[in-house]
Amino acid sequence: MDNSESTFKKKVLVAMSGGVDSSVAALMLKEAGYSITGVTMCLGIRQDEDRASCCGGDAIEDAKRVCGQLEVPHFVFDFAPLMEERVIRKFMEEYLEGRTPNPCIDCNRYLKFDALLSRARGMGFDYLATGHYARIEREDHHWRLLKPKDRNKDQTYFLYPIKKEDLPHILFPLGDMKKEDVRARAHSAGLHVAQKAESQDICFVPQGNYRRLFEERNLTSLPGDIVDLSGKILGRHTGIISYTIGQRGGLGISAKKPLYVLRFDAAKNRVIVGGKEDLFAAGLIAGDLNLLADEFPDEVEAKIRYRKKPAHCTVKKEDGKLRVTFQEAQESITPGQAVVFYAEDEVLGGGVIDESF
RNA sequence: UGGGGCGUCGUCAAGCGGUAAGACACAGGAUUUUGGUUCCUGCAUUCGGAGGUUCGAAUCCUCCCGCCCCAG
Repeated sequence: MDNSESTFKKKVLVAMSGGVDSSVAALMLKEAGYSITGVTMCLGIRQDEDRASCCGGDAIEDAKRVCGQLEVPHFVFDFAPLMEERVIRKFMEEYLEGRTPNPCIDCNRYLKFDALLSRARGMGFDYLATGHYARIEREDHHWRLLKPKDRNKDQTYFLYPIKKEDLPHILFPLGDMKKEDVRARAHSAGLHVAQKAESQDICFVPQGNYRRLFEERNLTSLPGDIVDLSGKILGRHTGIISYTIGQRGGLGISAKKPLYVLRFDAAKNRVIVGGKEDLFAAGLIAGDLNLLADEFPDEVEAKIRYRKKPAHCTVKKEDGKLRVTFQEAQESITPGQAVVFYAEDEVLGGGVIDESF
């Protein structure tokens, strides 16, 4: 991190979830001499015990306590209506259309790096900081979003929706740290969140069962047939929302080889299944783009899901969309999920997968 | 009711006298700031039922029950 005096007294709003990462992010900035203020977004989510949450109720208490230890102010912003509108509702609409949403990306896109960021700017803060593992670097007048030092925790896949013009106003203090360093740092600073578990599962879904959300809102997904590629009926599904492409479990069909969800036939309310070999596709079309780089090299790398090695591909622009062709066929390309482009460490941008081909 | 065949885990299926493989499904766990994938573990004291032969049977014999096929 830049430790020069130019950072002195710069005002930073730190988005704090109550977890180790954002707590240490705040700690690092404080020690670097920034004037920091913590903020936790209240997302209107019920808190279940034993659930590590990125945004729930006692998350606020944990964040407040850390801010107390750091002797910095802490605010809570009510983002519940926005969360409901832009993340949760979209999440359900996507599933009902046979797509697989990525709510964590939408949370970054609409809440953290849009609403929260502009609010921070409006309040006179120079920067918004989060505990994400990613780096932002300046090169002349060009700002780049980069993979973090800890490749194992690389979260850039979730960050591609950040607008290019916002990069100069965002700080990722953990970009050069390893996860174990972060925990050690939290421990030595006496932060009570040092041993807190990694967040997992969708924060607004109780007990990992997102189907309950649909029930609570009286949204139904009708049962239908499960068929193979030839159209032969193999079984019944409980509603299209319970499946995603590449899914193996939950089909309840006994066959010679394991069966995977290949795609959906929305018109017939069918789930089409086949062998693992049928899961591979040569490319995809992506829309809803956010490009961070002005130019794409001829050949780039793309990630079609979190925690997967980027794959070599070529990208062509086609009326507002990108046509991505992979060097090697990719498994389980899933509409609704993000595709994020890289050139070495740099995030070039990304989009939402419309279809595979 | 003349002849033939078959009944082993939820499903498919090895075993053919020596003390129940495997696959799929399912369950639990690990991994993970989405979903899924993947990995690990578990999963028939029992072989349609009842007797009998044998040191010992799912495997041999008898009867019964239930399916399937070919003849009428």
